[in-house]
Amino acid sequence: MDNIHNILWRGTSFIPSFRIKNRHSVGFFKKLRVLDFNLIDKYYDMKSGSTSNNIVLYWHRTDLRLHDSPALHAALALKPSTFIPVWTWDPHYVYRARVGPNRWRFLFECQNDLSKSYTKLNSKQKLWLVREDPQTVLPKLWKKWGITHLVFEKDTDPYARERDEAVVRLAEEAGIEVVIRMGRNLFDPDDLVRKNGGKPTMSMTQTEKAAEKINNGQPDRPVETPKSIPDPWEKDRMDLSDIEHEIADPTPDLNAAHRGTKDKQYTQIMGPNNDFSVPTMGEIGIDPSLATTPHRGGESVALKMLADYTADEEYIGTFEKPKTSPAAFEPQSTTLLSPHLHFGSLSIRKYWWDVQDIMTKRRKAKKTNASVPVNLPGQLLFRDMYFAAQAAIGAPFARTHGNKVARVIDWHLQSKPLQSSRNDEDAMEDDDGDLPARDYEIDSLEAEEWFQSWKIGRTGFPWIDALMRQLRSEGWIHHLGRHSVACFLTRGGCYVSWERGAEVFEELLIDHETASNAGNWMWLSCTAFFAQFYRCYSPIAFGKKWDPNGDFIRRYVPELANFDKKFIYEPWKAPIADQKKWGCRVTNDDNAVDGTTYPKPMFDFDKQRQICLDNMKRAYDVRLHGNDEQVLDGSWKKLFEENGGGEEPKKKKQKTGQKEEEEA
DNA sequence: CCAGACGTTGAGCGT
DNA sequence: CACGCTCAACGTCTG
Repeated sequence: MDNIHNILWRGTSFIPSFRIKNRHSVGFFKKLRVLDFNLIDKYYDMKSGSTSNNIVLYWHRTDLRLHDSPALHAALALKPSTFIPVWTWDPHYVYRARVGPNRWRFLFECQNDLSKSYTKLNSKQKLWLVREDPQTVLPKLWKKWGITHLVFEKDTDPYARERDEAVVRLAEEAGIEVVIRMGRNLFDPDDLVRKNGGKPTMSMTQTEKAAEKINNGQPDRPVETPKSIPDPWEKDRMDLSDIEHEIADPTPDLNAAHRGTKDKQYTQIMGPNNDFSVPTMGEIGIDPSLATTPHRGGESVALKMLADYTADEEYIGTFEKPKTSPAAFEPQSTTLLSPHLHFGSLSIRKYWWDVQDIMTKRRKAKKTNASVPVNLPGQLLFRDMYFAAQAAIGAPFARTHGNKVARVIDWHLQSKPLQSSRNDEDAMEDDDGDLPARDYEIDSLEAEEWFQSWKIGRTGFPWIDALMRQLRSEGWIHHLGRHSVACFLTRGGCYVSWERGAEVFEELLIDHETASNAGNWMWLSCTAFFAQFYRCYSPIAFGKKWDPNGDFIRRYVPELANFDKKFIYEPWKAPIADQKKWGCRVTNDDNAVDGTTYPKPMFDFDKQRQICLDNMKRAYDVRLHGNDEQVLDGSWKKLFEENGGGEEPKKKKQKTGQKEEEEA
């Protein structure tokens, strides 16, 4: 990882050397704390004067905003004579990431909002969206537009690292200066890893300690929002008609199932109107009416939401995640800002500091505040923990195979092993984490049926089905709801691989983030981070605790809307006469989904829970991890058979001894 | 080295 | 309604 990090920074050689050293060791900048990068940019700006001939290409990716963007700030500090903010419509995201209609629309809203904000500051400006693979199109743009500097926000996702490393190399070859700034997290994930002894951050204790070593646990203060934006080139030079356009290869298309009409997104490099516009749902071949989420994208939406929340200081100061209800809707009990953090339409540092300033004020006024990690800043730090864990592990973080922190459990519906040719170390390093679409082993038809029913919200457990239907229609469910359905699919119900669930979340969540998604699925399935598998969410009792009347179920499983609260979490227990009276029969005989029937529970939960518990106990006794040799060579299943037959499990101490021998 | 506390958010019972 | 105990028992951190 360090290697990649160095390559990323090597392209910044034009920057005075103090910029890439530890900021605390640097001359007169030593005493500066939170605003240092801001001031360094200003200092550099003064030295370079305002007569620069810098032609700057600003590459938007994880930062669909103008406020608090350290990278954008650095770009503008170059005093560009010409400034072009672009988005490259990357086929990797378009075809090789799972993205459902709701997230597509959220992205378009973020892009359009940003584009409008640019135009507001300079009528000649907008977000210039170019429809081609960044690795092929950027060199063409540098040439066509005479670019001298490429600036972008650092991205530590495995695919992004690989892509950015390639782009930086191309830039070096072309003599383009590259400036990279961290702005996606509270702390640079690579810094957190270094401060954690080079190891993945596996607990909040570790993460807090590592953060403490960076800046006493305080992220940088937000940088200022630009008040003006330089011009792009005149219209005729911006025009890319004379550029050879490579049309993206749409196979495999993981999102093909959503496309009802012809996919026209790559036909022209500047889009169908030759105006660099943001794609429409129609252009990507997806019916706009499939995007049913009420949650809206865009920086202006995000800033308004944050301002509204921070106006309620009592809410901010007393926020405790475990006390917020997963059954609340209209309004939900949490802030819904996570999708904005994902797309960068909200800066996480602005969020952190706006909240922290309120908490400091309350502390002085001797008002009670909740504390880390259940409070809001703690929640944001949680996100950094997952990013840093992913940064240390790379692509295998999103799966079990090759993932040293992932415990190996004999789930149903396991991913098929990666192609043997990709099992060597080089292939692992090239691996971008979510490619190719991995098929899975259907070892149990029953488990496959359970998985499919879970996916569409027809398990027969109303609490689970309500959550899964909310996820599908709105692209968001409360964190504890995610816990509930994830536990149910994996260790507390179906015993299906967490990777299957993570793929469904990847497609449906508008706030999907690989690090958080994989991290949370590993947490809930007791694969990593968390191990108390005997603490199990009940699909009946857990929802009831928050919502005894079942209003949440009535909203998202409307066929049960008239059921008495006595039966709404267990409708199969209602007498037939009542079922008829309430207009919905609980039966598997009739497949109609017209609202007059609701399925019976797909298994006896208590029985299934016990099976899961026994299996988890055995799997923990096997003590295998995703990077163990038996996992990489596929022989791991034998160990489960040996231990499954009532044989004495390996003793912990024995295993420790073995490890020491191996290392010696 | 070991014992005991702790860990973002369980369920079910009791006071 | 808030808290505390037990259920059976994980890995990690601390003193």
